[in-house]
Amino acid sequence: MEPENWAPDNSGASGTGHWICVLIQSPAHAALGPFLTYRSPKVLPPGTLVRVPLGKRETLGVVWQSDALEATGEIDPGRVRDVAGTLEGIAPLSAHWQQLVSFAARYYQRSVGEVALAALPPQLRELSPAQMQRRLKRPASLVTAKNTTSVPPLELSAEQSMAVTQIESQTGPFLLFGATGSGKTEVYLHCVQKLLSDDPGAQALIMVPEINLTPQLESRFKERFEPMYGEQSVVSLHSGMTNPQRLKAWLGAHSGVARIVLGTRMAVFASMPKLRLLVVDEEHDPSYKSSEGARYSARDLAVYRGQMEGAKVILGSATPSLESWHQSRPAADGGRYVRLHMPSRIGQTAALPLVRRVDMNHQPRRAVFSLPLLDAIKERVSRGEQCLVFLNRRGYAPVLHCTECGWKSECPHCSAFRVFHKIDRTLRCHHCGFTERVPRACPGCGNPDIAPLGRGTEQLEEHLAELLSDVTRAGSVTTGCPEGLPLRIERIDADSTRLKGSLEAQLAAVHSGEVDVLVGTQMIAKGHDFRRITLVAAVNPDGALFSSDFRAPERLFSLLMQAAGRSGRDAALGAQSEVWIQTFQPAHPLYAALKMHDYPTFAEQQLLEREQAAMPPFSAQALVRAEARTQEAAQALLNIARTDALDAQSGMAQWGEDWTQVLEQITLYSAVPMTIQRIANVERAQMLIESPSRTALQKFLGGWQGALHAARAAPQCKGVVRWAIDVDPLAI
DNA sequence: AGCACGCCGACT
DNA sequence: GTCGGCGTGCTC
Repeated sequence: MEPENWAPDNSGASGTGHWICVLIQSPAHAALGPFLTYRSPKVLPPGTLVRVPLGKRETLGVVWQSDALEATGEIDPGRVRDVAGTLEGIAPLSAHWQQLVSFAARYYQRSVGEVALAALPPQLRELSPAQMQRRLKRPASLVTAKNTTSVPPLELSAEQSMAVTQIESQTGPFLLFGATGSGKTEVYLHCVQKLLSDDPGAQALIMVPEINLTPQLESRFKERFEPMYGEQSVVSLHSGMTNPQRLKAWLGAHSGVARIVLGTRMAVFASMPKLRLLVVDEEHDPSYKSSEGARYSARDLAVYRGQMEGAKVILGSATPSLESWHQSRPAADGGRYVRLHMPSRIGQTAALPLVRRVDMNHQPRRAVFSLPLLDAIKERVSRGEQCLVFLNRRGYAPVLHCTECGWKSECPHCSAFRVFHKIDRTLRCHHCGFTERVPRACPGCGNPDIAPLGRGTEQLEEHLAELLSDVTRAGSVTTGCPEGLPLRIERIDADSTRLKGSLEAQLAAVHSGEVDVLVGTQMIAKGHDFRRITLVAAVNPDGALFSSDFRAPERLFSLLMQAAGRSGRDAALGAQSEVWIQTFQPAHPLYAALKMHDYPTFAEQQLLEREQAAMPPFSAQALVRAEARTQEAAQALLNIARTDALDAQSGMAQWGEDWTQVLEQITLYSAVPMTIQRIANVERAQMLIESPSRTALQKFLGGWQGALHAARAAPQCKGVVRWAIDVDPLAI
């Protein structure tokens, strides 16, 4: 075909209309370019939402910058189809939003189309034009500031007002390092309030790690701001909402009617035309890292977005991630964040809980509860105080085994044991969901004596009920509870809260004082404000001390610190609250730092170790994970692509002249099976890539993607299901 | 990613 | 004789 026949016409001069670039939802390695070309009768600015024909269907697309058209313009004009129409009534997405999406796609090695379309509410894709019009015509009853007086802001403590002043006078980003109970939320509220009253139209984005935490945050923000800015001024954005709710909230943010957006990690992509403040609460929380699709870190993207849009960014935590801690070291040491410290708890209970370590080496062998802990729990509950017992493992026992032949409750589909759930007498695989009734006798040898090994929350609950059977409740004037009733022990974990609303019901029972002892997983360590709990116990936290995951200590410290934060929040109880750690390593520096509530010492010690071992944040990492029918195929994909990358000759030809320089800064480890090698009959392997330079790693991954894709065609890779790159992985 | 087409096993 | 398994291939 003659070149002139298919030269792109993006001048708009011809009668055939304008050629425009459109993003659609498609993975990076589909045989589609980064975008598709369509024709439109009129110029459509980038960011416009359009409906486009694609094969036999019609799909949602986003108009993108067309400056790359000529570069990829080798397309037959006969195949260019017309845009079906625009989504009338929805303003184009802003240039800032487009830049955020482009950056995220590039950094996390995904296609722009995939990131852009995933960042939009699903109903935008599903609704027909007519439905959409109906949806838009139902206009958010326009912002009518109600006349009710707003809840007056609380008086700030000296530390809080110091933080607020600094946030107002400096650019940031800020790391708000505040103890649990130091009143970080009140600082956020003040900053938002100041922003909204100073800057008409300004918007703020507040993120929390978990859906569970949005309701209490939402009520606090609504109570404070709805009276002044109207009913639509505060919206939430998280995956627990229905699609219509999500669309409504999204439109509110996009139109600027919503001044405050609260949400989980997905909210970092909310379209907010006048975003001026971003808050990432509990910034250390691993939930901010997405683990499927584009594996983005909402915290890192929030920092990027804030800097790009000229909005302030506040990262808040009592135990910041080591990455953020490192960034907030003095500027002389390369720190880029401003660290704001709020060490004190608000209110009369200024005292932090007393941390006690129980040396389990000196306790009866196999004891679940040490005697001193048991006595302490008895004493607390008999006084009418509440206790929280924490164990990060649900079910009754992590494995069943036969005492005769050694059979264990392995999952037939995964390389993992099925967990014994006594409550419904099942064996459940926590990875693939495979569930069976517990066999009457050993499936291996017929021996009827099969026994649980290890313990989970169900067993703890049962065991505790026995141990405390001789203790009765203290009477209570406030709850009207008569004296002498048996204790109530409640378990809260993913199993007990499966049904919608049950978490709320269980929490309510704790708050009303009906519950004396609460047993649970990390679910209860996060965020919830239990006012009457005065004792928190970690029954068996040692596991993380010797984990192969270099981030395990960091997570443990944070979890225990958060659990500690659950206790002693009610000043009226007056009693000294306590945190008990049962451990075989009482002298471990992690526990020593915890006892002193000394995160900085712990962090500095961890950072020193990380620096010596050249680990993050002193190096950049990426992980490629492959899934296949056989372990060999999964590893073959990774190893073939690796060999290809290391061949500098072919690399230079394929990926450019500076490939050798890039390679010099890259370490490619060999493919290894993942910790859980097989899940749901799919074999998994991974390969770690490391570099002292983030940029070099980016360049490498960008060039290498093609090789990974090509490797799939190799005969050894037959049976490969899929593969994915995880940039800045949290677990290796 | 969808959604087709396309060639081999158990059923109305 | 069909219904349907998911293995390649295409979508501007």
